Amino acid sequence: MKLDDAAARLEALGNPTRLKIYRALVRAGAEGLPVGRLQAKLDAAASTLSHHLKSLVVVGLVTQTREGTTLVCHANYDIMRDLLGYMVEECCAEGSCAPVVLPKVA
Amino acid sequence: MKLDDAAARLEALGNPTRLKIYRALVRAGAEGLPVGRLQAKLDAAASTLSHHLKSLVVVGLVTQTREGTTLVCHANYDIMRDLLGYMVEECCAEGSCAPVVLPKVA
DNA sequence: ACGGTATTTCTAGAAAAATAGAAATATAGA
DNA sequence: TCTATATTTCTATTTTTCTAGAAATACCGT
Repeated sequence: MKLDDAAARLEALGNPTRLKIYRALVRAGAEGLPVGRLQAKLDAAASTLSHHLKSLVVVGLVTQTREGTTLVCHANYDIMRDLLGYMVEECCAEGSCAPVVLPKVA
Repeated sequence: MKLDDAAARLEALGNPTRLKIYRALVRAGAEGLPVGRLQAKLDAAASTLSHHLKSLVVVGLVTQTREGTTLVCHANYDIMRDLLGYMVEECCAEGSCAPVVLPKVA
């Protein structure tokens, strides 16, 4: 991942509303969440939410699949993994950020 | 770490100039880098750089120590580790982002 | 084709960020 | 104290982001 891409993705996540969106999508798991559900959950205007979602989609962190009249959103783990990988590689001294190695929760 | 803090830190890193600053500080290691060196390296106006540095200092990602007339900047690994930890915990499905476990470079 | 639900795009205003020149501050040394 | 160097703060301008209402579009069922 190039620095500019990483910065764009970090910026996309660097807004409370968008970070909440992303977190909600991760928690929703593989089935994802319809835009409408997100809207209810976050209590934002539809147009505002759509705007934020677009930011996340543009940088690849979120994907959308249409199911009839509803748009279902999914967290894109591949991009997130690459982003975290970038941060660990480029922005950590060896060992200093290693504790990230703790995702062995399950 | 609270969501708002994580978002603020991600936003701080979510700008190409600031991400370059942070990366340069990581690469500089324990001795850090004076503001002037950063300025030369990034080729930005002094006031602009100072402004960006402040953003990073405010969210705790960078610390500064004065050495005579020069201000030396350091990456704060603790905050970065916590931030990465937050992202792995809150924004990853178990396993999906695990490959972050690769920092065993050295 | 029509009606309804879901979502986006358009539009616009307010707030915040980025940029950088000029002036101010801090520190060290003569 | 005066000078020089390093850096920040002040100020202003331009650009971008955030917000959300209103209108438009997409899709489905009848």
